[in-house]
Amino acid sequence: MGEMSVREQKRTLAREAVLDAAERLLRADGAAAFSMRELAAEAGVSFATPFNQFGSKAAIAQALSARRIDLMSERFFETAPPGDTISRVLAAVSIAVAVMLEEPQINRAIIRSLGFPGAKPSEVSAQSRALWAAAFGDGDGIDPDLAKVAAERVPEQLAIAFRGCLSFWIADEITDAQLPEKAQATAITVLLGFVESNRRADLLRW
Amino acid sequence: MGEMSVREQKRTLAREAVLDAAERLLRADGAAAFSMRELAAEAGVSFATPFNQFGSKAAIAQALSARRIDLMSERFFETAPPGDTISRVLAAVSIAVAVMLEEPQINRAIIRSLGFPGAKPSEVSAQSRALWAAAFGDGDGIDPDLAKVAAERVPEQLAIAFRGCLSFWIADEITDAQLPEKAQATAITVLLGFVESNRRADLLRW
DNA sequence: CAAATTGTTATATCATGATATAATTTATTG
DNA sequence: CAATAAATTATATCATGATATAACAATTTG
Repeated sequence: MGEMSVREQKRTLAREAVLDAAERLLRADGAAAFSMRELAAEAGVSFATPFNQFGSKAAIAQALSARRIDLMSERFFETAPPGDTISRVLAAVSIAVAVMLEEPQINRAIIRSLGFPGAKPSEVSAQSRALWAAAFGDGDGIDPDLAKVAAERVPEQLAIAFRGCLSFWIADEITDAQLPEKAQATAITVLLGFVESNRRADLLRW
Repeated sequence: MGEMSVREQKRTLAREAVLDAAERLLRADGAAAFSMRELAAEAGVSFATPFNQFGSKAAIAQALSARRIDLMSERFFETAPPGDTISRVLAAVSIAVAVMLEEPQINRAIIRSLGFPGAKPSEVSAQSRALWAAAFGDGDGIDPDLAKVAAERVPEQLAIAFRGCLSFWIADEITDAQLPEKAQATAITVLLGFVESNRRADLLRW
């Protein structure tokens, strides 16, 4: 990781500077949008440079999205939520939702860009699955008979369910106020099928 | 329904003609995209007309998306899948996936547009929930203790889960070949938490 | 240090989505 | 049928994303 030439270091810094400028612009006007001309000016580079660095506007938005998922993961591991799988997953949901709602308009714009072609699809997806796999952990609280199936399926199902919520959220079909409950409800629905039978009633009471 | 002035009828026909032209163009080139200038030419109207009729390119794409969900519902009610809630839901998943995969490139483009602002958010969402509610039906096969909760939650959870799958699909993180199994797996995950206990083993074997 | 590679700037160009305006055609209403 | 209302056309304009090219600056390599 430390093996970077001066050129690579500068390139990395320049890319970070562009992303920082993009976030500043997204924050600035209420529209949560920026033009590439504004971006170049804000970053103090030529109009062509962001294209050279990222290839497209969509790729820039995807890089911003990767930053957001990084933030979720960081917070999850910092918090190191106590308890079993259920509480860890619900904690991860809270963290993920909180990150999204800290700057709703900006994050809507960022998540929206995920559906777009132009960049490598794998990175963001893997990043996100890793978070849910960490929340699942060793699966304590899961029905022992289903331990294997659950470990295989639950992290991916959580990723899909959360993405579904975000998808409705960016379409304004779920409001900011509704997102916490909706996201929690989908996570609980996923867990409900795999949890120890004596925990099911608890889950439904949530 | 029959109370339409000539003007309204013509307007409706013109809108349909524009949407047909859009589908034709999406089918035509491999890119699954169209410019508003192409669209106007293909529909045989002026460049400004589609804007007057729909307001924006995104609104046109959303109208196309509404057509697709209509198609899913039509096929579901035509098929009138026999059996209990489980088999109806799995049938609805098959139908929905089949519709999407009949013209994957086009439908990816159409679904992509759903995340966008500019039109009424409610219509597509309600349309989609109605399909899943129909598939849930009276909830036969659902654990009687959970009947009420299930009727409240399952249709919405199915809608969210399916949307999550589509969201990964349009981002090329789920391939066409994987979509059927992934969509089925998410639906099964949702059902697993609410189904009669003697059906759970069956569900997991799927 | 000199040569080669690479990134950036400056600039010009293109296709496009969106909007505005006046003129024309079409439908409704009395 | 005439007058009014409304949608469509034709046209011009603007901001924007994207691309290409030549000139310039910096880093790397030998």
